[in-house]
Amino acid sequence: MDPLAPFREEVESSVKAALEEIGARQELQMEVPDAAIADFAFPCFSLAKVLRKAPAAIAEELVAKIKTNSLIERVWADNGYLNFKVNQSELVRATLQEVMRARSDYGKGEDKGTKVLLEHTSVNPTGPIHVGRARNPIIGDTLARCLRKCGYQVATEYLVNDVGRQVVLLSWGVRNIPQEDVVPASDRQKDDHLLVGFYQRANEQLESKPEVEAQIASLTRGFEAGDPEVVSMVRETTERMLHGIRESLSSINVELDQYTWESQFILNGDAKRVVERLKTVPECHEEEGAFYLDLSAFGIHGRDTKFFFTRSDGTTLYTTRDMAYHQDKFKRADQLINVLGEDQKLEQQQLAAALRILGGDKVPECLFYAFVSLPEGRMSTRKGRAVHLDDLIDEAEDRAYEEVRKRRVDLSEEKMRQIARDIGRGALRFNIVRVQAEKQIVFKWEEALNFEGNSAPFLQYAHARCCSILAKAGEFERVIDPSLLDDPYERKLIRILAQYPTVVRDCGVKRRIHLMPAYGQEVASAFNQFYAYVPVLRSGERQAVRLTLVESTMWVLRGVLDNLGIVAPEEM
RNA sequence: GGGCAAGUGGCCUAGACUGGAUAUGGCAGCAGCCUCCUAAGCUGCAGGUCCGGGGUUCGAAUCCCCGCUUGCCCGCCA
Repeated sequence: MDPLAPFREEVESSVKAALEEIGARQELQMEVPDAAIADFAFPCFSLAKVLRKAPAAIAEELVAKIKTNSLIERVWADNGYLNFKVNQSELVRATLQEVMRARSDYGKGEDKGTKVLLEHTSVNPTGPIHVGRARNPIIGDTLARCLRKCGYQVATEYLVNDVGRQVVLLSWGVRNIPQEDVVPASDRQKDDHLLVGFYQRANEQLESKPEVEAQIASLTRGFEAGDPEVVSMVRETTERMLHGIRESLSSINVELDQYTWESQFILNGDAKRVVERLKTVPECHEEEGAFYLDLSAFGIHGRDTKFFFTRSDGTTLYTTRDMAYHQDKFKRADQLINVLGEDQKLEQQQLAAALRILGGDKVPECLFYAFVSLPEGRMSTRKGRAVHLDDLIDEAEDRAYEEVRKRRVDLSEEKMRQIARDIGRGALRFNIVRVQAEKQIVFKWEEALNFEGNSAPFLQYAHARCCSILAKAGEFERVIDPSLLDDPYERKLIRILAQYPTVVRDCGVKRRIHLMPAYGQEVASAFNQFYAYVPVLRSGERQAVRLTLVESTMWVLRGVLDNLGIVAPEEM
């Protein structure tokens, strides 16, 4: 339950009644202004035209007509706004009661009864995940967590691209290039780091040796024809690579529910069936044996209107398999969301048009992110120019470890390592997700590994402070007495805690996950101020209510961190 | 050449969907705060042509148009 709901409803119904009284028919558009101004506000500007009066005059007129119950403390007109201040005691009571009742479920939305299939990451298994692509699993996993918190049934899925020239090339390299000719990505004993060197060397040979080109072409044909030997060779290499990638994902707390292999859609005939159906539609045309759809009627213009779905030799293309995959996904869920790099925008537009042509009434919703680049340019696995996610994680943990060691000489080595892991990895995830996905990011170590201010450790630290106070207090009686929680720092903190369910809803419904870290920062900041000025332990008759507030804050911080896939350490 | 995004103090960033009350935070800088619950913290100071130019409006960071800059895409690759 949302503790703000009764207040919001009271404000809305009173405004509605007042509007009817002055004869204005108007869509209710409430705002939540800056805390210093009011709790809720109704702007009267759009009424000005209809009523032919100044907004300020309308606001004054409305104030006189407003009737509210005890949930509202004050109503006043200011600057063309009708402002509302809610009853602070009631807000304190409603908020703390709800947090203490729901605890880790505070903010959780009602079960929506909607199955969402969220595809994310799906990076090509040709090398270790680099930072350029690292936004994908982090955004995807965070969105999945937020949607679940909202009440959606979410399944996450990774499409493994085990079809096509690049995986064939990789597999060929692993079989044919001697180990000593290859430079691994690092000295890590991880399959993705060990194998990527073969891929890079194979790419070089492809350019320098014509006979390699012929071998690859032959293997590719063998794969498409279902030659068991080739298929199993590619499968084996891809599985090893994927194993390494999954280890990396796991280390940033990302676990996907399902891995679907692209080759499945060739082997089970789905891709072929898509081709056959597409060949019968009016948009279908042929050019030298290859078939394509003319998408000029679908808002796609210029040279991009030809959307090929077969080669002239009749074999399928990635996009054809992707269509089969999406049809399959729609059988399994009510709603599809894809988290994709911005290079996929046109492809997805074409895919959506093709799905419509095939008679589908639903298309996937896409969340695009811009790539993280290096100051010297775009990262590339093939060229070996990349910062690997694994290296970034290690560096984050090392730096966090230095910080822990400086501060906590009392802890065991093992404990320090554990805390450094939680902080380093958390800092990484937070820094990716705090920025809107569509903004381009130039990678800088100092920024990626910020432990202060607007960062995961800031939230984690506030959480640890809560835990520390609660641990020192021991058992206590949960007391909610608004008259004993009258300090401005307490009131400010509670007001922010009350907004958590609203934030959860906005994150999920609007798919704006960067609201979550921003909100967490607000909570932690308000708590730190409270911490600095309001003593909790040894505060006499106020100790119990303050401990209740501290515990409530802890639940909210823990919830926020959990939504972000970040561990909430009890000490640091 | 065409298309899709983004441009907010030295740096990073919120707000833009739904125009409205002093543009949100952080980093870096300067000045303070640990006999008291962890200073990964708190307080204060300083720092802004919201890329530029037009337009719509009583009112524009927000909407429209024209530019500029940056990223991405425009393959019978995946």
